[in-house]
Amino acid sequence: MNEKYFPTEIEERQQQRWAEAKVFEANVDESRPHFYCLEMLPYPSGRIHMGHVRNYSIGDALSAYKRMTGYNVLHPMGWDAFGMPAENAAIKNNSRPDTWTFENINAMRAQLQRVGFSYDWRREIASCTPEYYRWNQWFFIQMFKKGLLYRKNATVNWCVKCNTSLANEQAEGGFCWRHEDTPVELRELEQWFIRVSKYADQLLDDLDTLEGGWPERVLTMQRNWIGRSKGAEVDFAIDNTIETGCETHLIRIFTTRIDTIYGASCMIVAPEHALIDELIASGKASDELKAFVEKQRATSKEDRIAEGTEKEGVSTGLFAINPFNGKKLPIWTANFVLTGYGTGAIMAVPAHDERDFEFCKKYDLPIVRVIKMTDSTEPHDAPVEAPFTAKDESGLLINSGEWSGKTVPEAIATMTAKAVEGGFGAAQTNFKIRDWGVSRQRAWGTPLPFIHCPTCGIVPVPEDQLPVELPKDLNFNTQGAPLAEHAGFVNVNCPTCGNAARRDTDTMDTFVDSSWYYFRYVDPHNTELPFDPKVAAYWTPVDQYIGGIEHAVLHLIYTRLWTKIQRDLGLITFDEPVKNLLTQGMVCLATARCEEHDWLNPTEVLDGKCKFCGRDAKIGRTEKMSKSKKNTIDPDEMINTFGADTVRLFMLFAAPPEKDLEWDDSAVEGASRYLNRVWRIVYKWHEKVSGVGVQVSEFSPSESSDAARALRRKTHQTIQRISNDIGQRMNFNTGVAALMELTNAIYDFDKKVDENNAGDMFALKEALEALVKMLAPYTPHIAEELWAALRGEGGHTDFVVVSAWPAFDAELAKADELEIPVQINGKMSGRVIVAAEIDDEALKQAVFNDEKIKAKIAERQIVKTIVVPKRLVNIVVK
RNA sequence: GCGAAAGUGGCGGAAUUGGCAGACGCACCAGACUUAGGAUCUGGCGCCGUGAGGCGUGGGGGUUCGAGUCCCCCCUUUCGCACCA
Repeated sequence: MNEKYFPTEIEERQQQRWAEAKVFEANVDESRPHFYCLEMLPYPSGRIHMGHVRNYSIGDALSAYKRMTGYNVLHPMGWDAFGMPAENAAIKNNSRPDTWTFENINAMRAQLQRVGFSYDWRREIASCTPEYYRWNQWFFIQMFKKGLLYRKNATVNWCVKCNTSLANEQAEGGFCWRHEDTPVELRELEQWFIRVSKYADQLLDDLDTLEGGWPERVLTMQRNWIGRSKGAEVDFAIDNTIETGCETHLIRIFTTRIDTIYGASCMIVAPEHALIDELIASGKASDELKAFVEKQRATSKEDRIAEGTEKEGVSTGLFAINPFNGKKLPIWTANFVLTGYGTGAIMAVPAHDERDFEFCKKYDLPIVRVIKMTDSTEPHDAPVEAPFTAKDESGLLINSGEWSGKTVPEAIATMTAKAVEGGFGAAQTNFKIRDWGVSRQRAWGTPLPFIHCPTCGIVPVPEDQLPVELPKDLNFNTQGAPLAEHAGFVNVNCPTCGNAARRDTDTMDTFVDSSWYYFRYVDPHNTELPFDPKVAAYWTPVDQYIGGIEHAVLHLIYTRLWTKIQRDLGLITFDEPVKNLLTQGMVCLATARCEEHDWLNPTEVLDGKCKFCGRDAKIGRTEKMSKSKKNTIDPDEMINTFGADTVRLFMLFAAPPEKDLEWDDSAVEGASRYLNRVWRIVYKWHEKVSGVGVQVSEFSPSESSDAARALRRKTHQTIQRISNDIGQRMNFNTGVAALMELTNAIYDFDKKVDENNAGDMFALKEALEALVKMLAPYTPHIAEELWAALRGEGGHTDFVVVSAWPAFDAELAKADELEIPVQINGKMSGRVIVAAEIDDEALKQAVFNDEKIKAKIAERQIVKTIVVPKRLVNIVVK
């Protein structure tokens, strides 16, 4: 063992030892409990960043702890390797996306290996390889056969920068998810869709089974996104279609509040509604209406409903008949009623809906109260000051004919039944979530395995011809889709009739790749199926998934969907892929900016000045490290300076995993200082304790010195604490604090130790070994090195990273005396020292015998005494 | 606007069930060792006060023998949703 700690040297050595001994390779072993620890796979952008290091340090610490506590741990890594940047790089460098991608993968793999993560690299996958993406194609064919995949003409979100269509989820708020400054355009295209609607109920309902294992806010975001609303569709007859020459005689609305139908003041249809088209075509539309509709149609959905936009509308001149009370209601069109949700038409009930209230007030439409609060004594015709919208038992129907007096839920049920009976309505559930548009007009993605035949229509590529490989010689310097312009790819004979046909030239959304990648890890070289169901049954579902909150909706909803599809294909038997989800916080740093040179990297700021021009660098707020603001720290540089162990230790110590973490150079130095401190004390003792071959049982605590007993107590208390911190709570930061305390205790003991006392030496050996073992999840390299030293030089056959976690002995952890705080009237008034095994009565006696306490109570009258066993005494006095 | 989470020393954070607030670390201060230290070691370090003592977990109220923790009101920050009928 070297006297000095040289991190990079030992890190290289230990990484090599682990690789040679294949210590992180995991195989199915029915005799052992298994644990699947998964971290979100990175996009191979070229270099790993601190966010990756944090994410993977958390997963690695958990994996190591699980391994050491007896689990067979699956801990794999791979690459989300399809996507636009590779195509852009290919254009820029006039090369190929696969070249760029694999260079990046190689560089990033080397970086990850340098951090020393315990991955089973045999299982590595890259989604851009035909071995992987053929199974995307296989899934699509199965889904096509089951009717889960279909084509339709649809208005899609189009990003001009990506030059492709986007899924609904990728165009939230009207902007491209990759280009936040680029509004999406709407284009009409024929596209492939996955029938999410068939799973919408399950996707929502199964979220309940994830309670406790997933962060509540992720569940909320998903519930929001799926957006189920149960209600009814109701047909209103149109009264005066004859005069206007319209063909349509019914207007169908969607409502969640059929119980308020007696309070409807008007009908409102979206400006895109077919009725409007018809009315305009008939020539009976007013100029005002035509102008309004034209204006609205030229306005995007986002702008129409943007914050602060006032509700606007125009009457169509048509009237509808309320099927419940025969009332004639004017039909309007308005900006806030949207096409694409429900039926694109509503009944407006101003007394019981905020939006309708605002609208009807503005246009002087009648406001009739039809629900009152159960205990309200207000007259039924009192003016409505604000809409009453509660949908529960707190509401009773009024002014509603035969339904008056029913509670809201009763009325919803019975009035829906009435509509069904009368043939003018039905219960209906709507979802905000849409079918998943998976077609992309890009070239660096999985080709869709379908052939368009003029005779046979759409024909799936026969499974024995998979994969449909991407050509290597695509031309990316084109405005169109590169695949469509590659004749060798496009032209093909129809598998059914043999005539000339065309391949589908779209590729799949890359979220397909990440929807099932972790199933592939369990059986990554299978050539018959995506994975062997028997192997998957052993490893999956994932026990712990760790990644960023940014995937709360997109990736995590797609992968839940994919799991249900795989279940229905018979590959797996469970409903949810991930039992526990940890969303780790971001790695942040203050930004710095120069008037002249814009954003500055921390290495470009010297003494608060821009290093290029010497102007003051303006320090901005702390935010997520990002390339654009240059507030990044390069993991490689940090590893060069401090070693990987220090970087990992800092990341796990500085904040609990789910919170944001601010990079702090001084605190990193502190982590490094701590490891040096551990190194020094192990160095000092390693030779002497490696010779101590004594069994625990040979020392009864009573024979040991007080100092040895105290050290052993601290050792075992630490084992208990850290097992709970890592194993139960995943609070790695408090675990580090516990290890630092143990280290401090060892240093204290070091001052008092009697080298000739076997008990002392045993306690020291035990403490050092436990410390080194418990460091292994955090800082595996130094732990491994110190472990070897403690075991005696030359005996390098075992590995601390797969050794048994130190055993906890409750007897040894127990204190033999306690310091009990004493309160008088709830205020701290002193402490008494008592034996650990004291009962309440004896504790009380000890307190009342204490001179200080006696003096404080003095003449006062004791009302009562509260004894919290072995923790605290509170004396209440008058 | 709606919903969620959070607010604790100069800083990051700890306090697992209502029971010693500030563990552990960073920064800082003093000292030791040193040619030197940005190494290491020792000690100090919530605020006010010379002191005894008092105050203290965003603010205000409450429950309790006892509240950072539970309840009510308010403020601030962050995140998510935002005319979805």
